[in-house]
Amino acid sequence: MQDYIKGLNERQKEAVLHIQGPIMIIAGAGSGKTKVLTTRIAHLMASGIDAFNILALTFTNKAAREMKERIEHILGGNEARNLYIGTFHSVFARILRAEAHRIGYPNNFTIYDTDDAKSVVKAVINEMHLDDKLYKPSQVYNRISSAKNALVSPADYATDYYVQQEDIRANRPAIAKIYDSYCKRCFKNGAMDFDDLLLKFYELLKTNPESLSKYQHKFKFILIDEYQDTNPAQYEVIKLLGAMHENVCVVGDDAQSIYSFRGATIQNILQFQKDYDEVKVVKLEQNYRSTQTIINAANDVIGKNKGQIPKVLFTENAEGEKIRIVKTMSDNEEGKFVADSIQEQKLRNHFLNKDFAILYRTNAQSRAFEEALRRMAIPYTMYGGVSFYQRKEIKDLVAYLRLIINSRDEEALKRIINYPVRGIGKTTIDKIILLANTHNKTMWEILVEAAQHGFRAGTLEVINNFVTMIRSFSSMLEKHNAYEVAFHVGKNTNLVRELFNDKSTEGLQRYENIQELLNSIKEWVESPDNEDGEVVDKGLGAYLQQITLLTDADEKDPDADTVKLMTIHAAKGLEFECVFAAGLEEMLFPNAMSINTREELEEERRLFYVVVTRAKKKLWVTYANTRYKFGQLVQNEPSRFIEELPEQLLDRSYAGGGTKMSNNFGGSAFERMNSGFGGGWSGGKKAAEDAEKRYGPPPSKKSATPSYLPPKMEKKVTDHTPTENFVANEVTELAVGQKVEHQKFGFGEIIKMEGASHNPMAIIKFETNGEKKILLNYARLRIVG
DNA sequence: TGGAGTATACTTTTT
DNA sequence: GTATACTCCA
Repeated sequence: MQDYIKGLNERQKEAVLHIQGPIMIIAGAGSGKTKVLTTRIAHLMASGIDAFNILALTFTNKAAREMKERIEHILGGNEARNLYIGTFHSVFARILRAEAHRIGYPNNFTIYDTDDAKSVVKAVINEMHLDDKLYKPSQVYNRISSAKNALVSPADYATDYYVQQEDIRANRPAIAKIYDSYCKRCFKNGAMDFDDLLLKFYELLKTNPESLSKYQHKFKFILIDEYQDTNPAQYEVIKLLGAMHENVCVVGDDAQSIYSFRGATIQNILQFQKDYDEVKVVKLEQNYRSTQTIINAANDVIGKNKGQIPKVLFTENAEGEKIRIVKTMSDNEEGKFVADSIQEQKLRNHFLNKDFAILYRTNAQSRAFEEALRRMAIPYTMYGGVSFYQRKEIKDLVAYLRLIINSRDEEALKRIINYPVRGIGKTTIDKIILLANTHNKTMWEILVEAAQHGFRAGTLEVINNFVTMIRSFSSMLEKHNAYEVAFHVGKNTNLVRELFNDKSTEGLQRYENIQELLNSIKEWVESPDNEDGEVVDKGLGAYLQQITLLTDADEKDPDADTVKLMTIHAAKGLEFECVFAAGLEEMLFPNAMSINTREELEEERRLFYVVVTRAKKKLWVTYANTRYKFGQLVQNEPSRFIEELPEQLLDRSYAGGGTKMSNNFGGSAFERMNSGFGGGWSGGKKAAEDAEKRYGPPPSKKSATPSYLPPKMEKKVTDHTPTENFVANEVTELAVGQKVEHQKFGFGEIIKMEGASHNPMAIIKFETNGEKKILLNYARLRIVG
């Protein structure tokens, strides 16, 4: 028997060794799902199946990368590079680049990211003269996206009684029309949004028997990761692709289905067994990740859900520590408690920063943790921010590149037609759009034939110059690689110089980002990897396609020794020694938006199940008594999910039994926790000093980015510890010229007061943080002296 | 045309 | 509270 089989348990072996015919693997959390998938692929190859005939689809680039690496590790050599492993979106996009012409799209189609897509929706709404208060672009876009994911065409959408009733009730009956126009507009622009990558691929297979047959023959073995997260579009594609050989292997866990709001449906798991005559079903129920305590708690939690495939997770791991339930007085206290606990665990149990994760329901919760971690000089990485490629200056340069690849790309054109400023103002642009719409041409075509459209002489000249410039860039494409073109564009548009001349901190950062972009294009061009063994496309088009499909998580090093902060959604598939599940409060988690139906609540519960099962050794569940939500202080009840945990597995000694104990909580949570440890450790302040010795001083605006800060932290605030007994003065007492103290920004002087009386503001020049505009209704200021 | 001043939004969102 | 988007005026 091959070596790679030896490390598997019986169920896992079954899953790996079953080669022919459909198989569904129900893989509980931490049951070695990735191991099974990768070993299975290795086994297929060892059994003589050509790597070119294997397709493996994941949801994230990260998962795809990890899978590839692990297979390479098992097999050695470089056979694995011929495998088709990637995300649904990237694999389909790659195929569509070869086949798009068959469904009327240009092969060099642009991929619109969510921002581009919303911008198109907005343009459509404006052109239809609809009220954009009622038709909010992002809401309309979400609706369109849901329709696409459910394979509901504009025509279906318009005629579906139930859907129409919904829109009419929401007073937005025109969405069907917007949807239709949106699709037509994207088509005209030669662009596909993320959903289109799935949808158009489906269309291709559905309407082109040759294409279908080609890819059915190519992909003789298909494997799908995270099957519970697939939507109807993905489901249909898999069904079509797999119809010929029926060698489809899906791996999923219904208990971890947390993306129904993106169109995912557990139905796909249930349906799978009906789609084929004989489906082998394997359940992986042994957990190798967590302690018994954590597994028992997780089982109890998920047991409260009605709809699920029966299974019980078990583990042979040690019993482990009890789950700590921690109540804090406020969101900031919660942050402080977590940061203190991390510091303490590191010192007592020799954990590394990267052993910790702070997981929360919403991104807005990250602030308190960031502040607390920074104060303690604990390095961290926050996920869920904007991708590098979403930054304004990056998108600007990329827009030029997009336009020269695909002149129909209107979003790109609009973005840069007057940036850097060249005298094509709003009036002119509106006129171009109008002309384009009335003549049914693209904006670019109007520009090219501008002479016929009666522009003023001066305007005509700048338009012609613009057209000439873009054309000169396009002509470079044949003989130059992506880097050479991008460099040339940056230089000749004056875009780089513009940023270079901006000497503000932000301007400097932007300039550096552009340099980084150019470097990364260069790297990409020079990298030798030849995925799929096909001819490597180092052209600009391939590059653009690739970067649109990257997220901020792809830019971060998961192995960096930093504490990880992310939403629970983002944490699915990951594991950590120590996990802080934060903000376990009613209305936050479960979220207020998701408690109206049983289905919604069950999804929230699955989310809780996911966060619990991320922990290997230690789990904290924290909640705050009060929390700022949208600038308002609100009281919170502890989450119902806490009560659903079996009491005997909990340690509530950190929680305080209510207000009585919390009155004694004078110091930081850290001091409270450590009062019983018998000396040696005297409190949070000392911890901070200690950390300072180890990591250097806390970040300040003047210093260069300290190495422990994540690279993307642009906003640096010098931390200020408020004076003891800080008492804020009344807003009415404040006046220009006064010296004041702000709890976060420190000491400063009021230079100016402004704003309406109901919303007064003060411009304050701070000693360490520069000038800031402070909203007095929210900020608390103490008059000094 | 661009900057300041005002309005608005904020659940998750793998791509 | 904060980040971003829009509007309006100079």
